[in-house]
Amino acid sequence: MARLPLYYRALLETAEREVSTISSERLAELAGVNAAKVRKDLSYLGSYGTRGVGYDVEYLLHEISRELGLTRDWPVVIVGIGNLGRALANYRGFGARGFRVVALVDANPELVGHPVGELAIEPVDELDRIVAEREIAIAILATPAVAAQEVADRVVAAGVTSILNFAPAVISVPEGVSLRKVDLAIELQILSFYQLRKFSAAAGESRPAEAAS
Amino acid sequence: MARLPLYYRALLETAEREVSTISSERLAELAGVNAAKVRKDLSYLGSYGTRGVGYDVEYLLHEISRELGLTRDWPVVIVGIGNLGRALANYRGFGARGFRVVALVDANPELVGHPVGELAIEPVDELDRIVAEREIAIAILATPAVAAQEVADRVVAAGVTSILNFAPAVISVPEGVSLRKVDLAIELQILSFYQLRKFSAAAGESRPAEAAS
DNA sequence: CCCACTTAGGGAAAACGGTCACAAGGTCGC
DNA sequence: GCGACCTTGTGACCGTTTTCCCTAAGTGGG
Repeated sequence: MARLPLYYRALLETAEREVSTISSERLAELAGVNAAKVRKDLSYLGSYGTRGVGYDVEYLLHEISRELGLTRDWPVVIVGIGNLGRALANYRGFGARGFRVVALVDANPELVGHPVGELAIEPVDELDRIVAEREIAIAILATPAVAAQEVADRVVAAGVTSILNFAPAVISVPEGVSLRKVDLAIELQILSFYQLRKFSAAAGESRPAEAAS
Repeated sequence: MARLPLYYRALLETAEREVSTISSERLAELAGVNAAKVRKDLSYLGSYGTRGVGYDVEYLLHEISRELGLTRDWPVVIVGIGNLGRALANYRGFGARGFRVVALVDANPELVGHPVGELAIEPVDELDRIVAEREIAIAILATPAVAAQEVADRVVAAGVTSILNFAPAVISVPEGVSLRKVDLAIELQILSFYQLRKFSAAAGESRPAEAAS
């Protein structure tokens, strides 16, 4: 379930405040969702809360981190070290949750060898070897759109079974490989869409584009 | 509809290949969705395809860009110029679609005045004035989690009605303000979740964590 | 001009996700 | 030990989204 990480973060914050028990209602508030949904999600985990009391924060944290695989160490490769790739490489949020960036790869020969944080950029030719040797199961793609499919094919062939795609392109992967995509431009376009509708609603117009101008 | 930007991009690529007409099936393939869904979405737009032929690429592009508000110029402010904020500021993908980054704001006094691309970083104290004067309706938040809610409150008070939140925190906004969030760590955790289930399925185990180790 | 073929449109059913409401279980004060 | 109170777990409902499938409309070849 895609909401588990949200609960996880909320629970982490709660644990820091040394609160030992939490109700589904409070947790729902922290995660920004409905209380019934929280209970449904957690019950699906088989996880046990105590009626009349709530959930034990520590225990629930442990259960969720186990379910999410956060107890394990996941080596990650980032392919495409442009603006975004570099930012991702430097992003501290990953390491804390068991995601360890162990390789940075780029197709540009001029970038190879260049250090980013504690790693040096490696050539894309060696992608197969890198993935295999370091037992990488998760790849982050931050390449240009045109290169995304080819890189995806290569990392999958080398053994990667989960891909997080930041390239603005639809890529296809074989059955059994997980794929998630984050597209910055699309997010903004969705906001723009609603923004426009706000204007048209306010102006009482039926033609949004007109209303917005 | 959140799929419109996907169609838009697919149509752009198609237009570049100088194809003048496209079937719902082909478009569905390019966008990675179901053909019936494409037709439903487009018919909801009131947009006209021609039976037996397909959709006129140019016309459809025009209709969608109008619907998405891409014909308009949207000034955008980025708040929080850390790794991610800087990458977003340099990201070329925005400008092309009518999103123009017109201000970079950070709370760190040492960063103020520092140039990033063609803009200089401005102090967070002036956020209200900046948003009002430049008629900014869309804000991108790339601050640390603890600052996110406060910044959100401020930009909303100043007149922003759409927020794209990259900070790993749940923030709440008043009715009428659109909010979308992108959380990198959460995306990875979701992948990790499925990754774990793959292992457990392969091993025929019922306890995923055990199977993965 | 007609017929075979292609493709959008849209009604109907199915699947999904979310919410509600309530019963069951547990705590705490007295 | 009992009753008032709280909170989980879950079955039923409801709205939305997705998918299926058939009809209508248009094209092109003979």
